[in-house]
Amino acid sequence: MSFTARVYEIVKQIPPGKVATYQYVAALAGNPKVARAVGAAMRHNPDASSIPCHRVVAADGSMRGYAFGKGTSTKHALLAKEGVIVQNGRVDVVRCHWEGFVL
DNA sequence: AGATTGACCGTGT
DNA sequence: GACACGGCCAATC
Repeated sequence: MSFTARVYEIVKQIPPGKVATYQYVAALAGNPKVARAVGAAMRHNPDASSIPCHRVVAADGSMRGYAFGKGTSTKHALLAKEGVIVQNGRVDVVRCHWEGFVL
């Protein structure tokens, strides 16, 4: 089980209306410092149908990029549609941050 | 196997 | 508040 594989599995567990930071996903994957690797994995997203990479945002809730649609714009729209509170181009991390497998 | 890059993060100016 | 720099680790060339 490679690191990216774990990342995918974790991201797939993110429920609608919630978001997780790259750092958080990386932490669940095993290393909190490999947030960049998480982003790289999302970029080469092998299963866009199953992996909601749009629910993964930066630590401050801002969006860095998106490999589909119009980029961050599509990501923004998707998040807003899912019920995530998005304001000023940033998601409300305080309210919509996914707490992980434990609630 | 070695070097470079990156959908990052934190701190300093 | 915006911009610059460093570090960290995995992925890619």
